[in-house]
Amino acid sequence: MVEYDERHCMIRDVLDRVGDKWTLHVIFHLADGRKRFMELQRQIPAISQRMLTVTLRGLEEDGLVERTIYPVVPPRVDYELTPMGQTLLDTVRGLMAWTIEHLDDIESARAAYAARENSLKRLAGVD
Amino acid sequence: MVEYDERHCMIRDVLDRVGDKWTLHVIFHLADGRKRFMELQRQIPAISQRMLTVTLRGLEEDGLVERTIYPVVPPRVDYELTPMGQTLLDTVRGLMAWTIEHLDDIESARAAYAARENSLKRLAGVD
DNA sequence: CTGCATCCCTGGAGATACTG
DNA sequence: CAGTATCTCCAGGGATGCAG
Repeated sequence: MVEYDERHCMIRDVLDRVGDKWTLHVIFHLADGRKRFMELQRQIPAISQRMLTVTLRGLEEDGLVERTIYPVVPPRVDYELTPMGQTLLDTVRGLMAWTIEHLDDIESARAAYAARENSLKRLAGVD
Repeated sequence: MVEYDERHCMIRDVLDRVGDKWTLHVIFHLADGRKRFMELQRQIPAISQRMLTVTLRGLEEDGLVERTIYPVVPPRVDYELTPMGQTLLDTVRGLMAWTIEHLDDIESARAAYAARENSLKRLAGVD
């Protein structure tokens, strides 16, 4: 059994990897198989070349993605999920399912919160 | 069924909530029941007063945490997970399980990566 | 005790230009 | 095509002080 606070450090470790801006995008786009750099960039239009590189390096470093370099010209590099990357994908799908299921609830909670805030502000303003 | 790119936006939405520095700490510490502000701050030593407030507000706004104010002096405020917050906790436990299960793999992958990097650097240096 | 406002600083990330 | 280097900008978050 692992200690309480230690567990939190660990989950932060993974969140630092998975919770950044682009990692999940890349992982989801690698879900349907090996792709090369340009393909990924085309399929994630908002990502910059730099951030795609950085993100892929991070995933490679953690053993979640494997990088294959073909010694050809022009250069060609393929990326694909490792088995461990696959298991992460499966796990994250749980989070995705939760998201889809509760998106409306969250939205209405936010609306309700904003409404409450506004009525409080109005009271203060009249005062 | 939801569209592909739309799904990614949604999961980013939740990750923006869940993936920040403190949210999961707070959620996990609220797992064992309703607590007041000071209790949480004591149990998460590294968090600042400001960030605890900010984090709790965010969770409240999304309907994941409920805030109860007692009109007493000195002030007393309790926080507890809503039912939706509970379901999120359950889901995140999956991610935590994955983390625990693969922590060693990740660590050795990082070590292997660093080793490869170093040998490359050495080659370049000798060159 | 709880919470807000202010200042400040660092790291994440975009834009751009250059290399093999 | 794939990757690196540099500059820059801004939001996240820490420290501190004040208020109800």
